[in-house]
Amino acid sequence: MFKKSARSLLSFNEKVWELCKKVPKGKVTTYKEIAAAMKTKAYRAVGNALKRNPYSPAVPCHRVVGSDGALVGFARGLKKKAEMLRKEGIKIKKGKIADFEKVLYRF
DNA sequence: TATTTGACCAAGA
DNA sequence: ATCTTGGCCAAAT
Repeated sequence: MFKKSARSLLSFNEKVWELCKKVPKGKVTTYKEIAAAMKTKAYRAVGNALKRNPYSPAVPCHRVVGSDGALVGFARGLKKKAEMLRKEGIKIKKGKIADFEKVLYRF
């Protein structure tokens, strides 16, 4: 058997990025959902990971929003994030996702 | 190794 | 509805 490594080869952050890439265009996800998908409650750490986002263009981090569908935090500015999402077919209303439930992607 | 930091969240005033 | 507080977890320093 293998050693006592019950821990995945991927770092927590890497998992986050992988999940982000899974989100299809035209859909969004939340920090909480990502954390839940990883069987953890570290939604905060998720945000931290995305903030660093070493793979800036490779990972569509703009598709990740707050649990309320609010556009929380974006390194390039929330304004930009809103436009990018709108471009993908997601409607933004007053800094929040319109029809949040509809565009929310679940793993 | 210990402390600080966050792109969060839910509940309270 | 807005603001504050406490809790939560992993990564970075």
